[in-house]
Amino acid sequence: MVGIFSDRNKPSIVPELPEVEVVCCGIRPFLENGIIRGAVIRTPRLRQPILPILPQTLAGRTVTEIRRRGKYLLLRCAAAGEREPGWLLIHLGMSGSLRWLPGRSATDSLPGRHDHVDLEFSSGVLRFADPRRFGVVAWHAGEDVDADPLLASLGIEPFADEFDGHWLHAAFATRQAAVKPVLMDAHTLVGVGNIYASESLFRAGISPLRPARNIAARRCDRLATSIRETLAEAIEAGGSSIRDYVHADGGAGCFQVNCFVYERAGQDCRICGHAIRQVRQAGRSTYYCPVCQR
DNA sequence: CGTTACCCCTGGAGGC
DNA sequence: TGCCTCCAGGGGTAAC
Repeated sequence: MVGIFSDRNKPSIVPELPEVEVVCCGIRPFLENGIIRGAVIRTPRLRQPILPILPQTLAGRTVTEIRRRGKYLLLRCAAAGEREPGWLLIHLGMSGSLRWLPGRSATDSLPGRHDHVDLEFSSGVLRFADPRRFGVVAWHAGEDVDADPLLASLGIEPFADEFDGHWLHAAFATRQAAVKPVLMDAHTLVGVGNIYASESLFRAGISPLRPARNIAARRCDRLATSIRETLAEAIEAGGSSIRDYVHADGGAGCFQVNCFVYERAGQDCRICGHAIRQVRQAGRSTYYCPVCQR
């Protein structure tokens, strides 16, 4: 079995952009140009209901493209018969995972309690599991998937050419809220969740409590760089863990094994030794070093 | 319009 | 041991 996340446990890290990117690359070799024979929906309601029409909608289509937008995985499903092309949208929520089960039928591997969706190909089955059911599996009819209501209002990709310190500085200009919840706002910038928001701010030396509009241009440059570096390192680490997993069949490790601040409340800052603080912002835990971050 | 509280859900941890 | 409570969080929505 080839797992994207270890099959017997949930990912220890909530899927953010790096995790989704790695899953995207991980499933591409198995799915690209594959023909969907059928689909099995066991849990009709995740974050939103999966339409019961989905199996019939998908059967017979060919997966021609697999890409990521924010934390959504997008599978382009070519037209079959009279029907127009469409896209399958998958969001892993905070506990979702995808596994590739080589073999001819989903019934070859009995589904567990949290295995909600199977996509059956001639060479194997793509299985979606999500214990906490914050995930999404949805269908977008037609070619223009970026116009889908789930995607239309998403913000800029952190690896887009236009994303840099200048872009951040301009986006922050109207935001008087603390920078950390602004960073996590997917309508502004996608892919940066609770873990990488705290880590990026630490690396940039910026306090998560500082109002976004009060961050000088030079520090926005540093923040944009930190965001990209943090995400890129996690993608690289994730890619490594997937390769190890495929070869060794061990558990896929967490991508951020050496967080500077996340979940390190009370522990010594790795740079200055001061105790890491934990506070609550917009209902989420924030971790930071009061000495290194200003 | 910007910002925040709340809700969805389950499993794991800690208290008693 | 077992039960209860709390906590984790992406993102949509309602409320302020």
